[in-house]
Amino acid sequence: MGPTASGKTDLAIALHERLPVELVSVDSAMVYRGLDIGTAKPDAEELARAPHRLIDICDPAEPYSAARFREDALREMAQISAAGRIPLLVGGTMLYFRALQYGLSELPQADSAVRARLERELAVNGLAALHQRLADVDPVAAGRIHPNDPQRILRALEVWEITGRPLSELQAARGERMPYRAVKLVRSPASRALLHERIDRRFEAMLAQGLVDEVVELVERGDLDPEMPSMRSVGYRQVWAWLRGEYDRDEMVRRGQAATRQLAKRQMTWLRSESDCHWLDEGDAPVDQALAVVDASRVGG
RNA sequence: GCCCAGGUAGCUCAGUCGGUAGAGCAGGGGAUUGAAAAUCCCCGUGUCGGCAGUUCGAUUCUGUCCCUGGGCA
Repeated sequence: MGPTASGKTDLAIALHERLPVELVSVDSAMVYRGLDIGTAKPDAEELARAPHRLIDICDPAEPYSAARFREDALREMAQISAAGRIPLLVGGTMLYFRALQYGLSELPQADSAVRARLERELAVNGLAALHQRLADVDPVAAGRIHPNDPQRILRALEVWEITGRPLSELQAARGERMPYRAVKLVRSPASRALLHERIDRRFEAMLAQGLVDEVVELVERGDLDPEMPSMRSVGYRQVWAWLRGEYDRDEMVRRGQAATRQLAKRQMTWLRSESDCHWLDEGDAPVDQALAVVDASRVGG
């Protein structure tokens, strides 16, 4: 685990060469086909050397989800284990790590028709009215969800409309934990300043590698929308807005870099609250550090 | 060289009819259950360009100097 631009992919590939592991990506953006440069997806050569599962498994027009991830990851992990190998999960989507480890409550999946109706209601009546409606049917959830948080208010109402039961009640029954023991390694930067520097440089490098062409190609498909989860990804969103003329190129670069820094910050918040992690120092030998941790946590010799 | 307009938070700017100042962005902290690279919450002391003058009190008025942009020579 680790924030964006911390060197997770390189470390995972190196570990693949030293341990009997198979890689499973834990990344909500790398799942999308055609989002390559902007997601810092490993390239063809790296993938040939160290195959990553759960990359390129979803069309950008389709929403992926934490629940799908959990299901997909457990399936891949079972396959890997059955083959006598060890799953090595690598990525920075911390909600997915949580969902995988601790499970998800039994909730209905997103329903685009219900969502569209709620969106319309939001446009007509405003967010306060929706939050009030939630307070009427599910005061517990309404108390937990901030009145300014449209995504969660809509989701809670969606669950209510589909099941007729309050979200908070369904969530009270926690999901199942995963049937594996985890050795958690965190690859983190030595300092925030250093991470920021690396992020800024990497965004420029992505542009030099053709990020804009990649976005143009996606836009030219004609069936994608800026509101889709895939197109809201860091970088893609800013480049598309620039292509639409919302701001100039310098501004696009600044915003893309800032969005990446903010993503890294949120990832760090998750990581700090993750229990039982082995934090690898940003040293010259992350592989050796990782191997030492793995060695020390081996069960029964 | 002269004339204008500016110099206030890391950036872009607002403001104080004289009582030491606040927005957006950036940044920091946090939340996070089928959109999560998402969505949302909280956090604002900075020689108000320098020096001098007027004043009980100047970032605010006056003078002067410095810097930036534009115009005229």
